[in-house]
Amino acid sequence: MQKMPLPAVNEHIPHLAFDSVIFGFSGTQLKILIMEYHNTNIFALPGGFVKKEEHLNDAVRRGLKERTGLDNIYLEQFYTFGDADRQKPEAMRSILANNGLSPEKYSWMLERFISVAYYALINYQDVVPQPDALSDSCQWYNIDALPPLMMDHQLIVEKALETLRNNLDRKLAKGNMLPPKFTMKDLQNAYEAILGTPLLRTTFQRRMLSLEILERHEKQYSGGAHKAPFLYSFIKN
Amino acid sequence: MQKMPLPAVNEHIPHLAFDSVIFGFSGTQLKILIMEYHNTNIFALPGGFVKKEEHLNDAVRRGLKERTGLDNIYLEQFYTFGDADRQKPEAMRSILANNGLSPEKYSWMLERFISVAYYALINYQDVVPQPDALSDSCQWYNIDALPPLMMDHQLIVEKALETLRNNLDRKLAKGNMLPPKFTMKDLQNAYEAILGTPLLRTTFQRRMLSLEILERHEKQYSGGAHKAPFLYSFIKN
DNA sequence: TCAAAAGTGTTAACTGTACACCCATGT
DNA sequence: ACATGGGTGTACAGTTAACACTTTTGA
Repeated sequence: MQKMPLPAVNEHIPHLAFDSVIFGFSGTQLKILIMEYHNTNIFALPGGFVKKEEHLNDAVRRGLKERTGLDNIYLEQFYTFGDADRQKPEAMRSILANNGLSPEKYSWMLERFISVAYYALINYQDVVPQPDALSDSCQWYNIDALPPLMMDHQLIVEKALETLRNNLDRKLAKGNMLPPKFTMKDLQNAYEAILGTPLLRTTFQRRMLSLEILERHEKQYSGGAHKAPFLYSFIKN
Repeated sequence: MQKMPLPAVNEHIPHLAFDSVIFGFSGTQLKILIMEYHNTNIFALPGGFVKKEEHLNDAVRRGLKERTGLDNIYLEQFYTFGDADRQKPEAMRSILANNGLSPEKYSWMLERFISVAYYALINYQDVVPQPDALSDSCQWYNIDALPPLMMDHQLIVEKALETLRNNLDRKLAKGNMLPPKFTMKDLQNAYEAILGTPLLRTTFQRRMLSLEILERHEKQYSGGAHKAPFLYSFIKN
């Protein structure tokens, strides 16, 4: 697997970064992708920088592709974090040191950054996380069992989750968190994992159908000793 | 009235700006503050730049204070506009030329900017708009009769309005768009101006009271030949 | 025929809408 | 007393919640 080269100085807009909260769903658990830097025990959201003449949204799409191999993802910007003291220069210095990179040459990475945050909804099954040049792991973590994250990344995750919970109906339909066809039970599991509360099965079913965003397909015979559930897909428009 | 000096080079983070959509309410009309640059017929949202070590939110508060004289305003970030082609370098060049400023010295203002957009809700009555060094007017315009705006500022206004319309109940209560005490009619006028639709008086009243965000005060005797309305204020928490 | 899980019917509670009605006020 | 605008009562419709019931499936 090819590792991404570290970007050169001056290629990017200084002091501007993006971070992405990439949500996946394992069947019962809501998860996000977290990177660990080489030999540092420092965990962070996958992020990146914006090239001088690159559209911001394109930069994020590019970054996401580099880390997950996935293209054509539902991405939504939700907040820009701009506190002057969100940086932890010591942490970044140790990341550079542990990667044999001189702090002089990469001093721009130690400076203050304003970060535009995005969230993505992707299918957990499809992703083979690819660590980049700086990191030695890029892994799924349960949303309620995250490692300690660097800087204000914990806050970013919380705000992403809060945003996701609002108008979940529209958002889940646009993303790719579920496979193309899924049962009503799958959908309910996703809702429950995201909202963090149990829902009534019958009420849930009727509410989903009343939204008129689901298309009903053939039944799925699971081999289980019970009525086979219908498969559904989102009506894309 | 003191005009603001033009900021020096290198004081600010390059390629990063903010724009603010400042909403005011005149009694029946929703308005926003628009600046016109000297001798250019170019209209823009009031905006500014972020200093190297300044918190983003502070930068916006500072910019707003410079232009409206108002402090302690309800400000909310709603989107970051990052298309690479949102700039119109020709327009900025002509602004500089018409102000006797050399494009060489201020070339950083011609470059690509990513802009973090905020909206504010303020009391129209309280504001004496103060044009800054670059502009010769800073005026209220009805939301449905804006002059043609530079760059993507029209889009920014539309997105601000869309954001404001969502969860208006919470937002109006936090802002200062209405005076400290107001009648139910005032409140309804504000809602109608923002949402752009007429509302039923009786239904509106009951809905507002059920939100439990209003405190009822003494009645207001207007001199009109009719029952005096109660005054209300928002319960701040 | 039984247990498990899916799907549907039914009713009661709640919420929102529309409109009627009553109340206070200055002329 | 009456016209004007503010406040409340009420009835109806639409939506949601809770639970009972039926259906399908494999053992």
